[in-house]
Amino acid sequence: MVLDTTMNTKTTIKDVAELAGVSFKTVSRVINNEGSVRKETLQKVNDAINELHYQPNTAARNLAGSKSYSLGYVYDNPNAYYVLDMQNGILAECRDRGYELVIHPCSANNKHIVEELATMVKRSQLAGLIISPPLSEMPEVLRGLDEMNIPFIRIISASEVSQESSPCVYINDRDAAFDITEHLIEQGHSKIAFLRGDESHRSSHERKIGYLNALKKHNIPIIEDYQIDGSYSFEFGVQGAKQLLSLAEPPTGIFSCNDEIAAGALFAVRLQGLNVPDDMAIAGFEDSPFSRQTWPMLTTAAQPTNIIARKAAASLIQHLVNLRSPKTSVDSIPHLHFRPQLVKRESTLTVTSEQSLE
Amino acid sequence: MVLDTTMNTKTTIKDVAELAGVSFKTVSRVINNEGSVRKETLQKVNDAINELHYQPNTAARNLAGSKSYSLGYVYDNPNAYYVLDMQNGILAECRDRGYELVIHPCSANNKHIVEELATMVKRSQLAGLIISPPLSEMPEVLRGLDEMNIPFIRIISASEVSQESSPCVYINDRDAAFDITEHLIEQGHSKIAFLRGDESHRSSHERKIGYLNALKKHNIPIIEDYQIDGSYSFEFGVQGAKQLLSLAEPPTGIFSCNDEIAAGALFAVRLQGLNVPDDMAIAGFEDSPFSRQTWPMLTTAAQPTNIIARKAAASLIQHLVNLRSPKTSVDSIPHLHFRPQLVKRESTLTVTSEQSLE
DNA sequence: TTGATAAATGACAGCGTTGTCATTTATTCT
DNA sequence: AGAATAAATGACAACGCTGTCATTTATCAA
Repeated sequence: MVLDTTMNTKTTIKDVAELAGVSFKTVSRVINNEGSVRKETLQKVNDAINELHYQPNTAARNLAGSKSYSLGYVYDNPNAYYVLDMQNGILAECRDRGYELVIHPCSANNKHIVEELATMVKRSQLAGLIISPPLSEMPEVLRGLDEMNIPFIRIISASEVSQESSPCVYINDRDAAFDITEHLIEQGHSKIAFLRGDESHRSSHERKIGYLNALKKHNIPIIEDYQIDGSYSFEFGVQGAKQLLSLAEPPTGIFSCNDEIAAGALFAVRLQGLNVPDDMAIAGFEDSPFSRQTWPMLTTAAQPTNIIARKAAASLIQHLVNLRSPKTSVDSIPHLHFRPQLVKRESTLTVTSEQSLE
Repeated sequence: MVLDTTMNTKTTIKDVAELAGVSFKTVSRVINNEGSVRKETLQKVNDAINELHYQPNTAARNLAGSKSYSLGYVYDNPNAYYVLDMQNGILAECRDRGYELVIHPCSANNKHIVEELATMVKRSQLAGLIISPPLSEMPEVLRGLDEMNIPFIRIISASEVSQESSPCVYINDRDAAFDITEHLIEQGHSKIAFLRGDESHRSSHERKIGYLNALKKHNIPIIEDYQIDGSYSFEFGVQGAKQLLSLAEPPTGIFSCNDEIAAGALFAVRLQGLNVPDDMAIAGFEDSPFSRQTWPMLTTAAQPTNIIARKAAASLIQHLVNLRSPKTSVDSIPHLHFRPQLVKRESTLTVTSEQSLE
């Protein structure tokens, strides 16, 4: 074993103070941007910090202060890409703001989920939680956390701000689904099917409403057989598409609740020797890598998950700050909206309409 | 806002002590399994802990003790499935052992990566790191961490234990690749191509060696044109397969370095109207969801990533314990091996040989 | 210049736990 | 039973930092 290198020796706030020739409290002021430090002193302290490669100890900060610099991300893994995008977005914000992140995968089926979360919050002294669907859409979770006074922000699927008292990031799945469906209609389709994801996810509900709204707007009859409930999986896409193709009058377009379903549907359709999009147009949702790993590539709706996550984290942090300073009034609960954007690709664009591809 | 519920009030070790009628040090002994506590006392303390839903505060534990209950997971990997599997495995072990996990995605290209890691370790007072490829295979990372005396365990691709001084989990990609290639040979193929992943990943190198070894063993001529270097991506699979098909004498089997490449290759091959596996057999590696989301499904090699991750975490924790107690001799550095298992699926099984599918 | 006020800095307790060592209590041996 | 030893328990400092409050230093008006 090699002995201490400069970087390894644990340098504390006191070491910095000594080198800078000030009290360690002054160093603390600098670290926390508290002000009340002369420019000259600030300079000395920062120099010392840099020279010693000083890093404030998060554990000590959480322990000593009334604040906490740790957030938690809670999810019930619907999809690896989504979770990782969320996680990376949150982490990016955390790094910028000097926060730590504790990851907590868990099961929505767990009866004692609220208790589980409370335990985690206490163990790790979390300042607040970021919760993604479907957990974020479970009333008991919302209620439980509220009762225990644990701050949190939720990402949920909703077309408009509801009367929620807690901070939320709203994803307007409904209108985005409307856009996709309308796009299919504009491509000349009127027999459009809908493959729905897990009903435990509000998104699947919202997307269905958007689909129906578009049909209604264009006076297209709504056919029950064209609407199949399933889950957010490739397998369901395969099976759903087969079912649709076996109808007496099959649809000419399929709007799948996400890209994984769409990929499955695409597969099944092509397996039957049909051409996409000419015989059957297929659209997904999410703009996940799946949508680019099919041929033809999938028309879909892009949710900037990474950015959403980042903003959610930023918003939560802001909310936490507000909670601490009572001057800010109650109504400053942060709300954010995102509307996924239509991404047109070959899976829905017939040759004649190709010019509409930007 | 609702006022405190039982669970929310911050209960400390002292509250437990008071309720149990002992000193808080005794409670600490119970929490840490230090022994030297009478059964009767133990009972009282445990009752109190349960009654109060007490959770030891990790920050305080890290701060006060010479130990730390936080690990770090460091990765730079484009594969969401892999990363999430790793993460979940590590988290599972952490939960069992009362550890916290700090996630740290980072870029292998970053010149100052070692410094970055050191910063994180100090900030979060990490006890040790778990590092997955390709970072785990970069000598400078290894050296840097060693110099700074930061304990870590690496997951690396290697066919045998090298003279590494640091703890490792070895993934025997070479022999698994041998198995896959031999399987293709047994299916009657002799013109077998190899689509290689990123060269910055040792796995792609190892898998290639396994491929070559199998050819050699069966006295099959090695053809340069059949070996194409690329990256672990769907796109490369498509492009690589096209290139192979354009050869004067195309192969009849393709071993792709991972499932994503294989999925791309499969796509390209089928697009040409060829039949898989009859015209072209295709195998992947990893047993990722990709391998089950193609038709036909992909023959592949299954790495139990989740389990590997869990064992790696367990092993690191054990190593940390050993480091603390000097009685254990130096040679007890933990080493683990995994050999991915061949999974035969339809993408390589010709109809006549279908009986060999277990 | 002087006193009054504001800004900058420092001294010190305390956060919830572990580590060390002293003290009390139980157990064993003669 | 009494001394000797081992086991169980407690008192208290310390970890690295923040919060509070006291003290010093600079700034300004008269």
